[in-house]
Amino acid sequence: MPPQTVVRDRSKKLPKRDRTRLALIDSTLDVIAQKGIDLAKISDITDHAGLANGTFYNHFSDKDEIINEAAQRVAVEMARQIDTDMQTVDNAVPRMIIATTRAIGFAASEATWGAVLIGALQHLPSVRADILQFLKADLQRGVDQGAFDIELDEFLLDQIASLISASIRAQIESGVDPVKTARTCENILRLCGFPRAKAQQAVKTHTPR
Amino acid sequence: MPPQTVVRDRSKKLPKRDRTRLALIDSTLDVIAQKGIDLAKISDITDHAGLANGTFYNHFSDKDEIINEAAQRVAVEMARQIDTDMQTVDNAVPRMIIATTRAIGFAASEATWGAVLIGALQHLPSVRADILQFLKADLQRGVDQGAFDIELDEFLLDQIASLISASIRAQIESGVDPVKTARTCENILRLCGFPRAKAQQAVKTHTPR
DNA sequence: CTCAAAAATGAGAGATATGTCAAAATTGGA
DNA sequence: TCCAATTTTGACATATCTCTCATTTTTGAG
Repeated sequence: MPPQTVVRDRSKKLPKRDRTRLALIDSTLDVIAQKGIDLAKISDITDHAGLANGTFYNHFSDKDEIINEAAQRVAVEMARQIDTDMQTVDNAVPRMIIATTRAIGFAASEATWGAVLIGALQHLPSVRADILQFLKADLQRGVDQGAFDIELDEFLLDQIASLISASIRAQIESGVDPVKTARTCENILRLCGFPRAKAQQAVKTHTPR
Repeated sequence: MPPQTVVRDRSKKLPKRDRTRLALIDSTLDVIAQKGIDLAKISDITDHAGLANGTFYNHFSDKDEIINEAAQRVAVEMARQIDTDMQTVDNAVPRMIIATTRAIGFAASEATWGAVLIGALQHLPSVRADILQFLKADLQRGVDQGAFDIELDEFLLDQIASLISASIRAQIESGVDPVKTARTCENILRLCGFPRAKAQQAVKTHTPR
């Protein structure tokens, strides 16, 4: 099994239309990883996919449409993987640590995914909302369980999301580093009201693998 | 005195060359505030300044050059204003709170400046380094004074800077809000090892005005 | 295998941006 | 005021990208 299987799974023989559509989305992810969302051109996407320029318009009406779909797929796949890891975890503290560790690991391990997620968090409000909804749910769980003493609003979500984004960015640039991921988890717990030592202890205890 | 005087001060009669150069930089700040760094076109800058397209090239070789200069000027002016406020403050804790409050206030009060600073922190490494150097100095002071129990490295700077950026972004979007600024300061102090209550107390005590 | 339907192709029209330059306009020191 | 030097101007050559569409190629069900 190859390490990345977000959209690239072509095992079942799909109709031509779907195969081409997925090839374009794959290509979009690669191009965004190379040049960033803003500089990605439609011709880059078709060239990299080995398709003609006009083919793009048989499947998408413009760049926004394909980028939204590509980002959405990555976000959904990430959420699915993380959810699987946490099915049996009820406590909000390990949930936050596992989810954060997995999300950073997911995004930083493949530049393709990290660039898209970072870009989506910044530029695609609908995808951003989809991602933050999971974060919000676990924070709410923490409040309900009495573990987090916080004012759970959009601003806190923004602040926590910015820590995660910065961590992903740093690890895309300088290479994956579990220490940075652990520090990010600690920082998030501190924003949730944990004192220094307790945050450190929780991360040490609950970090997966 | 108008509220904004970063580059717009034309009180002294300068040589024509300098006046035009500054007009272009002013215009650049406005255009970036309106369209963002990526979408800002050279023709937008000259149009908004009421100058001909060709004039741009008498003063700058390309967009990168003028954007770097514009961002650098905003950053320097912000640093100057903040430094003035803190000349007599020796303790690192109030310095951090004052600097953060002033920086967010500066950036969020004028969309023109905030957009440029956010863009620079993301896209212009040299300007980013100039800005973070001040942050680093005050953190180091806190370490030396025994106030901050931290590992002062690039990653911590990244994390703190991301909190400030997110706060500016939120306040540009939803309007200036001193509560958000105070919460940002508290969050930064928490990353510096302060427990919840102590951070809250410090911000309440030291927030200027 | 056949063939009608579906999909891909790529040349080109249109839009937009960058950078150049000879000519026109302005500046400011004497 | 005068005028040489400086600066501005804006049309244009060049480049790049988006989106269209008549034509060619491929697909896959029967």
